[in-house]
Amino acid sequence: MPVRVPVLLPYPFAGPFDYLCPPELDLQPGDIVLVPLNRRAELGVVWDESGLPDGLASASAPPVPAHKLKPVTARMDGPPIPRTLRRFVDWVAAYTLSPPGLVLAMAMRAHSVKPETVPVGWVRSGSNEAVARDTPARGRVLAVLADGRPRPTAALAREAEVSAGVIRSMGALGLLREAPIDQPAPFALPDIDHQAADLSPNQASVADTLGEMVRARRFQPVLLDGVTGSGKTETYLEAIAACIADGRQALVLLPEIALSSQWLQRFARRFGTEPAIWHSELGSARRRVTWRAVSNGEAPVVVGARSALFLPFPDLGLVIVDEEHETAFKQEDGVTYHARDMAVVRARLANAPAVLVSATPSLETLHNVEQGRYRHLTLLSRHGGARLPSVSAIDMREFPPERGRFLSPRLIQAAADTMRAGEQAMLFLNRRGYAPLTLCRTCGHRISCPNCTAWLVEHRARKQLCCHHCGHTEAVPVHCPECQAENSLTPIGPGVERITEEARETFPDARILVMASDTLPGPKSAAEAVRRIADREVDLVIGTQIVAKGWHFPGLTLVGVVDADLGLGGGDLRAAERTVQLLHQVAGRAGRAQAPGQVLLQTYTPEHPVMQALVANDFGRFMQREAAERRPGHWPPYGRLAALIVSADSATDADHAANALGRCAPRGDGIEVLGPAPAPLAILRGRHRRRLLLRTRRDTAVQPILVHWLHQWRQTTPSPRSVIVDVDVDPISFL
DNA sequence: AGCACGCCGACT
DNA sequence: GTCGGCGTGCTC
Repeated sequence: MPVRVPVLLPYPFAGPFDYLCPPELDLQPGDIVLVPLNRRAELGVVWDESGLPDGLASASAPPVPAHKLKPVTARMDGPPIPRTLRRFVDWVAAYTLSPPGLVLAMAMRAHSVKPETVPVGWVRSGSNEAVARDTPARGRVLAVLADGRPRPTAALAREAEVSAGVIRSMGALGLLREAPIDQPAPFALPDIDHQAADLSPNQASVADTLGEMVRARRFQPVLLDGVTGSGKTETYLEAIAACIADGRQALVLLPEIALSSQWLQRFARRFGTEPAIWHSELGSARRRVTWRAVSNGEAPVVVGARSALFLPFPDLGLVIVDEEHETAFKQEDGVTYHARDMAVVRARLANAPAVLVSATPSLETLHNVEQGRYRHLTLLSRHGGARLPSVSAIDMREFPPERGRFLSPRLIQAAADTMRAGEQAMLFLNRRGYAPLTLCRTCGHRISCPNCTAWLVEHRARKQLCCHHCGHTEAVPVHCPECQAENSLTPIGPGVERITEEARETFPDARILVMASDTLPGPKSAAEAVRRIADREVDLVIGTQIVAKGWHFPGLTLVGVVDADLGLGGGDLRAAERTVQLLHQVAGRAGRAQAPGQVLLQTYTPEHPVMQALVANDFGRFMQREAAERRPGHWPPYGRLAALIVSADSATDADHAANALGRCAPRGDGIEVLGPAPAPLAILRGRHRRRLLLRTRRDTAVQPILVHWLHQWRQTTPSPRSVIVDVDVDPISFL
């Protein structure tokens, strides 16, 4: 009876494929293997039973007939994929309704079929000393190698002052042999005593608690909150120190690792070395080295973007999610998962604490605290004597800007005063480009994207109109595309470019720096911009949401929010919550050192609870209000949501499929289906989109319902070719 | 995801 | 008469 071994391949198949295990291989679950697939060679991982509850486990297909089985080609060198990562892959696949192979692919991105090239060098083979010394050249080679350290051919030739040919011939004669060159460990062990933390009593007590949780080696989710500047990072660095001292690995997730130069500096200041870094823009060589180091346990601390969750930690002892409220943790393409929630699962599977960190925790996390599922640790005050900035609203109805302008006289005055006092000011507007809409004054035509239901955004510096959804660009037209009127197209509304133009005219002497994702394309340029601000080479910073990241700008004392109402429209479930979080984060950039900070919110609705919460700095009451609005309708976190997005080449195909899905929608106590309805982005990249939303009570799992629903739909509806149904469990975006 | 097989337009 | 377009189907 030949032995079958299940191998999970990094492709969107329903489950693992069976292969024959050659007896000499003795394969174990987790082994990385080379297997034949459709006359190609592919890497896969020997899999095992998922152990998931029936509701989540994928339906097992009938076994493939024995004559189709092919044998495993080889086992790759290196440590196996740890069991905790295998179970995590299964869990994420089941939760998100994704093929497990696609989830595995995220864990295998660093791998290629060709084996790792181990650098080799020459050493003395020990035999025939006498023969070897017969020429001076050979003698010099042996003398150089007397210390036993292997050297590559080129280096050895240079050191011994011989040609490479001499070395090759000595190799052929057996006077030298090749030996692997020991690579230094790519990541130094952080020195937990490098610079002892200077913590307040409150911080020290929280750090002690976190340290105890790490040493307990038990799963325990915990919310660590505290106002911006209260020293949350310094505090959790002590938990990392405890984890390193305990000999286990720590993982820190940041929402945008590419924008975290200052975080890395703080880490280096505390531990004397930089941690391993993981994000999607990492080069392939670096990526391979890091993956291998994590796998070998040689990377004690990894800081990364959400994909770092899928690294093969053999001994994960701590997971930290900084800025846990950030929506950047939700991956929207490919496997749709929320890294904050999956981080908690990862920690549970590793028997490790999970620390969620935020000044403005999400309602989901606050609810988990309230229910007793998460512990709660709070830092009470700003560290080092800095006071919280004072926040006030500018009622734009009362103090409107000049015609065609966007800055209120009050904000202009405050910025001028700030800069005159030698301090720095910041203007925040979460919108790239010059103007979000181009309108024809003659016929009222609005220039929109040919592929999407969206307006084109003018980028004046690039002389282009751009779609921020599909990347379509076109030159700014001279004539209206609709009525051909000349010089009739007008930009409507501001983006950061337009605010910059206005600021240059208003403050002609100010040194202005613009921070937006398109003006700071990479981590290096972002780090340089941050350095220039910190070094006071800039008077006025104008930026989109990247200025909201956890930067520390000691000279910044004024933050002006150009359009505080932006983001409140659109009927998004979390619009208000997100706006409070974002604006609170932006506000936190002001007054982080001794000088007090001031924050001005330009708004047409100063009475709105969002503005009231920011002005009163009463985040808790605002969240209670949010909770009260969501609870009765079983909206998250008091219920569960899953979105089905139906897309097709034509509107009729999309409608037919969506209507058919609507007809076989699940029914039952506490189950509700909303839609189908055209998605807000009804056309995206040329595809017509419809949405259905499944809402259940919190005690009802959505996955079995979704699996059954999609199964029913496929059974009853002959699916047109172009139709795709994407599932988004726990949706964040409602576009 | 790849990579084949499979039927309809412009070329040596 | 072929080369090749990408539609659909399979991979243990």
